[in-house]
Amino acid sequence: MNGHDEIGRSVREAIGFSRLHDDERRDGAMVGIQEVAEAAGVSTATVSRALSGNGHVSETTKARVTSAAALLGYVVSSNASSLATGRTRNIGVVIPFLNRWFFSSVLEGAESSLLSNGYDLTLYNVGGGGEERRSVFEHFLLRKRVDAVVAISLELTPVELAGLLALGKPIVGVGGPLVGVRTFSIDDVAVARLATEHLLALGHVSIAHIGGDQESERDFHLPTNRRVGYEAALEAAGISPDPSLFKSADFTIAGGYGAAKQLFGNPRTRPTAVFAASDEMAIGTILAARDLGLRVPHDISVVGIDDHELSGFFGLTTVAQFPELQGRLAVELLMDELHPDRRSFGSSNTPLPFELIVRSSTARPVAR
Amino acid sequence: MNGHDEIGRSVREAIGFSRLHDDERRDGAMVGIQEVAEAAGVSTATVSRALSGNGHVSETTKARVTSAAALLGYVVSSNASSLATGRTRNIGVVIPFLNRWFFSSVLEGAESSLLSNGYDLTLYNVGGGGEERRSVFEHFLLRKRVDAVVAISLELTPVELAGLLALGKPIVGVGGPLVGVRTFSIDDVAVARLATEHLLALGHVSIAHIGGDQESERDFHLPTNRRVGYEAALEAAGISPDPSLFKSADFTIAGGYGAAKQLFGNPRTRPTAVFAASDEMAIGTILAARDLGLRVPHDISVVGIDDHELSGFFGLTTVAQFPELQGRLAVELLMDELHPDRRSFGSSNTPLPFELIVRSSTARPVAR
DNA sequence: GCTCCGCACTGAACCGGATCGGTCGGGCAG
DNA sequence: CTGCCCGACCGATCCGGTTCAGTGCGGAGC
Repeated sequence: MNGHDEIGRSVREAIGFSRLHDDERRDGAMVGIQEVAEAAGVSTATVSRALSGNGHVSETTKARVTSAAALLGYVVSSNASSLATGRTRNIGVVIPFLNRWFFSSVLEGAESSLLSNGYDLTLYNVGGGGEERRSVFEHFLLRKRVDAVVAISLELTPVELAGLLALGKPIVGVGGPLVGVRTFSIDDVAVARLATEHLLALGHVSIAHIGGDQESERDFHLPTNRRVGYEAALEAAGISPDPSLFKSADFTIAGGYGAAKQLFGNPRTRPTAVFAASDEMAIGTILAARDLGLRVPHDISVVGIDDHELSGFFGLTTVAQFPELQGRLAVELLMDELHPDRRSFGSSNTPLPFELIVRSSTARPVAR
Repeated sequence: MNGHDEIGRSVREAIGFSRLHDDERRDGAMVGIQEVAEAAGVSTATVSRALSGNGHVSETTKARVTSAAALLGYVVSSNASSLATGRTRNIGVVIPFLNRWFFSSVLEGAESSLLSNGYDLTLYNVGGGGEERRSVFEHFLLRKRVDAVVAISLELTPVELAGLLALGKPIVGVGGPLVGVRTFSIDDVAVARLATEHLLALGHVSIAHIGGDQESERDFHLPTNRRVGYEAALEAAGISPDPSLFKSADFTIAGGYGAAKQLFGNPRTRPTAVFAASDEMAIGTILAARDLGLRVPHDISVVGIDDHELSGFFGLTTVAQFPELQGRLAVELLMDELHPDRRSFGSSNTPLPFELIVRSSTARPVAR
């Protein structure tokens, strides 16, 4: 009871004068541009220009309009506005997973950047099965509700891509190979080479690789690219890659753990270092090593890719990529495309950064 | 070049006849309800009713309209539709974190449920600072763009709540205590009691608790509630809670690790079991125990709450809550509220389920 | 003193559907 | 055969802004 009264009072204070008469829930009497125009003594056209900033309005009039709008608690109807202008100030983000570190981080970067640009973000998660996915591409994205689309680590079928392109709206991809679409992606080959070279420089010769499996290959080719970089580094060092030192897993800790146990099982062939294609698999590798009584980095050096939030905790040496930044850049690019006038900064062609972060999971191999 | 041609062909195939003339990018000639009406030889009113399913239209006419629409590639403008009806088929989700397991899982459940109901989901992440948060509440949510709002584990200030309520739109909360709003939340007290009772039943007497810190307390009171449940269980068993057996942490693995090390440091006072308020903290506890040479569950039993995706891997006994389900139920409730006619099923008042999942991190204590 | 110019503002035509009141025509009972 | 009723369909007005073609007015230039 008491709590309810408190809320009631706060409501009234927060809503202000205009709503005081709003007792009988007649919110049908929504305040529109008309009312504001009357209150300010101008036409609706002037109100529109005053509030949107397009066209010329004198300072004094603008002030009158602004205060009238504030007093009445006026908020433009984004629907009416979109209908009239053809722009929605809303962009669609299509993403295959929500609960994986990389994806949620990209999403976070994109969301925050959109927010500061005054845009809304409509989320389409196409992780679950083909039905959901079809539904998104055939119905949702076509509703003329978004000004642009960001596709995160998604390989689109020709039909899906065609539907998107037919919208005539900007599309930008992050981390996936989208033919015909501007895509942000780190140079997976270079990243993998860097990670491998770090191990080589420490003196390792027997370096295993835990990469992605078929499943993850389907949607983004990074597993292959990372393996290419790994092998390129080895070959550049005069080491020919040993196929038995490659294991595939599913990018999770558990997957990395399982793969690492296979690698470590035979003491005769056990590598002195492991390069895992993701930090989660690298952490699984560290845990597997511990469970087998191997010390990291004394017996086994481990390096990953990502700079996952857990990596610091596990002391994992890794090549950081910066997913929030990737999301942010994708949005910047879209903004440039949607507002050609205010080109923010020619960031569109800077390659995505990555950085080796050395922690305590890598060291020189001990002589056997 | 080759790739480009392939795409081009696919585009044409996917778009169908009507777009073949669309070479010169004149997508301004967007096909509207008018064109469909003419093509089908009926009025726009009939097209509207035929496609939306409201009102009576003969089967033959409906078929003609449908095929004409398909041929022309007609898609309703959701903006125009929203403007005319006042409904947007879009709901806003406000969430404090994207990259934490619980939150992304709730979001995933909500998204998938909304999708299958034909609704869009607009995402508002208010994790970053007060400025972002204010921006969301003062500008974005008020744009009349959403039919309803889902607030996930968010404690709203009176002003924020007032603003939301003033919209006159349904609001539902998940996992947070929102006065004046229908909220889904597991019974944290009961969950914590269950976890503690499991340890008691195994014979543990010295049971520590790692709970939330002030920081997390601010936004959702579960830390306190879980501690209450823990203490209630102890007292019911005739054990008076020992304040030195309580440590607070930040709900992460690293936080749990640090807190656990404190608990385990003194061998004289070391507990035989730990109840952590989240699985991540419980996993941190397991790792801390390992690092101190303690065996789980031989020396230390550990139980958490969540059934986090990593819990199976670590063999963690836990009380599962089902965040996707929570997201899904929140959406069902909203749907019931938005479409009073088709009450799906009276699920609105069923308490949220939770379930003890016993794995290998708990066992009887060894006699000292 | 008059024309010309440009600024500040207005009226009205859209944007693309939803829907209400109403017309039309055919089937059926009387 | 006539009148009535009901279902199928149509015209028109509306939703709430945006924007374009003006209108009026004061000041500068000649």
